[in-house]
Amino acid sequence: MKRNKLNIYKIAEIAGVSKSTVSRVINDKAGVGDKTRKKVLEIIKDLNYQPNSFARGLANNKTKTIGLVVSDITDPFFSGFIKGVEAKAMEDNYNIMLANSHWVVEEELKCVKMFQEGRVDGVLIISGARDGLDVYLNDLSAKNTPVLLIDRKTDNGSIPKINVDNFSGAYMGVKYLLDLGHKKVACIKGDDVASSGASVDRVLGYKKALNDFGINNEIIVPGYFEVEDAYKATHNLLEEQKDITAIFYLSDMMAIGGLKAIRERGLKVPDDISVLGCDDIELASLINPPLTTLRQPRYEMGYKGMGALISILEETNKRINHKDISFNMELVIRESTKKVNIVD
Amino acid sequence: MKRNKLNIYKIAEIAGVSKSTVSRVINDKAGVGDKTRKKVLEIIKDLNYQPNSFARGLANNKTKTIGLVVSDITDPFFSGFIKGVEAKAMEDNYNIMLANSHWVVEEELKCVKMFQEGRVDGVLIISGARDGLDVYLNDLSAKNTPVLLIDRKTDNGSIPKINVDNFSGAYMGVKYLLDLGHKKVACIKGDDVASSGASVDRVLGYKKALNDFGINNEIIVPGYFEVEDAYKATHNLLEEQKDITAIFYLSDMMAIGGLKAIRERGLKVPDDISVLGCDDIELASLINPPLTTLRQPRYEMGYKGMGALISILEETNKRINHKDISFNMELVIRESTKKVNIVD
DNA sequence: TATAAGATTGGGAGCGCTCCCTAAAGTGGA
DNA sequence: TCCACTTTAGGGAGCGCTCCCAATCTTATA
Repeated sequence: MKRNKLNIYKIAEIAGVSKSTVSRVINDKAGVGDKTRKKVLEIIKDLNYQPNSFARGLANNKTKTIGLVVSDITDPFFSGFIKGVEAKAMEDNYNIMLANSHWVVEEELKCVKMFQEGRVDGVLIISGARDGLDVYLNDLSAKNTPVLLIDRKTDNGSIPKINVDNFSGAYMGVKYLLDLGHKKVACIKGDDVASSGASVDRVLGYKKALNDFGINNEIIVPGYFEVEDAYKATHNLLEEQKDITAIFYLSDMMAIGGLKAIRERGLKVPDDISVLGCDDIELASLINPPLTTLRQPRYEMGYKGMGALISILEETNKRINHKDISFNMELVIRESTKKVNIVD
Repeated sequence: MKRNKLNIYKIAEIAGVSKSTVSRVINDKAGVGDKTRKKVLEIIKDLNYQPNSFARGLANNKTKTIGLVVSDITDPFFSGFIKGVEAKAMEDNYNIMLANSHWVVEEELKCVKMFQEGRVDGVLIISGARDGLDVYLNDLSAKNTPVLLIDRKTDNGSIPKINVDNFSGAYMGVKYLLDLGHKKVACIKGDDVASSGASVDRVLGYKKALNDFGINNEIIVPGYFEVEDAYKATHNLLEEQKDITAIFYLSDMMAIGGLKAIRERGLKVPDDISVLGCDDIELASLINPPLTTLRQPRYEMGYKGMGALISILEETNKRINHKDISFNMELVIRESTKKVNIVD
């Protein structure tokens, strides 16, 4: 029956059983005799039959795919997360639907809408909008599309989150700089309204470290997490304050921009000035000089995040409370930092 | 009728019309009165109704999603393509299903299988396997899942492809080096079995340029498109042949590895040695020194590729022959190359 | 005013699958 | 051998949508 297409009926017909039996076999359910199961399995394999996921999705309202929203896929900072997410997805046979939000909330919303129409089981959002107001997240999670946030904050406590301890990380990094003898340490911060809150927390860590060392000379300049802005900020900063001996960039990409400016001013890293980055993107170790930085375990965070989302999706009792997970940063010492020169 | 879920029946009920009419409105089809259409549209908007894409997919066998297979999402080389693909997809309301093949054919196949089960309308493959044998592509395209290849070759002439003219690009780059007066130019090639054929074609361009300049001293060493391999290769090369004045790396990432080795040997770029990269990844302009390289218009290629795939998917007569598209490389001159020192 | 042509609308069937309920077949103990 | 119970299998309904065809309502034309 049913034309000549390869569907469950066709398999059933060939195997001489009913579609129900085939369905049971496909879904590995009990209630099928061994011989029958084996025969059906064989036919499925021979014909290279793939059940139609739309019909499946329609029938049981599950899709085995999750939506992944990322601010900028081109940014090496993100790809680390994605790789982790992707690995876990592959492992558990989930598909990933990808969308780019270009850092703006409206686009984020658009992506999410698209996903809902595309019926994903859940949504994973990594970092995200620069410009606040993500109230739509509440709607989303209320509408029982499970959401999980990586590297992002919200007020909504019921949305599970995976974050890194930015405060402690920054503290550790700046303390390291101060231990090296630096007295005048500048901080090129990111974007205070960024939804991850990373910039704010790291700045806090920076301040705490200075404070603990009895230094009250805070030099904080915005770099907006952009190479270009950090480049300019560095030029300005060094123009105005010649005695800075170390700069803490709140992202490696910004540090790369800063390095360029420092170079252009005829200064040497780390001899004249020490540079500390943040994130440990692949490139950090490849540039000249290799960057000392605070590693953020992005692959692990992505992997764990996807795992957590899957477990939420697959558990029957969705009411279980998922604890947020926090990772620690790790100081990776390379060649862009050294003991301060004993001058005066 | 039909429980309380928000579906086409519900909308129809509220609007006091039939589901058929609602369907027509949703799909923007003719045959609906203006008042009716307006009323339905309003209700849809008020209730924030999203048609279920599975039901749609089931009913008309279209999904508005494409599968994207990429070798390594973490590699900055790929993200440029992806961004272009993504932009075009968003524009035309297509979803992207992402998968990582980690350079191996088996994983590629696995991704594609997953996609088929996930019922994508078509598949876009960017570059891909290092290890030949992609006969499965024939099956795929025979099974009328349209496939489009970016930066990749196959024997199957019926699969549309988007490529860059690697031969001419490399020729142009090496000619530029030779015009600068370099006589001993080495080439760190990629991977000859890579499915893109990029390495092979670029090497050909390199050879042709040398030949045209009457130089028969070809120095070709494999770097396998890996930072680490290129790093080692460069060390070996410079150890053995001290008089090399320029090196052409067949990828920017390899050039970055090479730069590190050159630095470690106490050589200066571009004073002692000129370095030419290939691809023009974002980082090329940010490193020290900014890299002279051959730009590959990845964003455009991705965008065009997605566009071509969509047009294949949406045209009724799938038999139309799609011509392959070829892009040109562009020489981007920065600071890693200069005129050869007049020594002897 | 009648009537054909056209614009609207409604309803049924079907897309391929899962779930539920019932029927048939098999199993074992008295 | 019979009955109660378990295992295995089949069929119908439904998931939410689109497509096709027939029914109804308009409108224009003679």
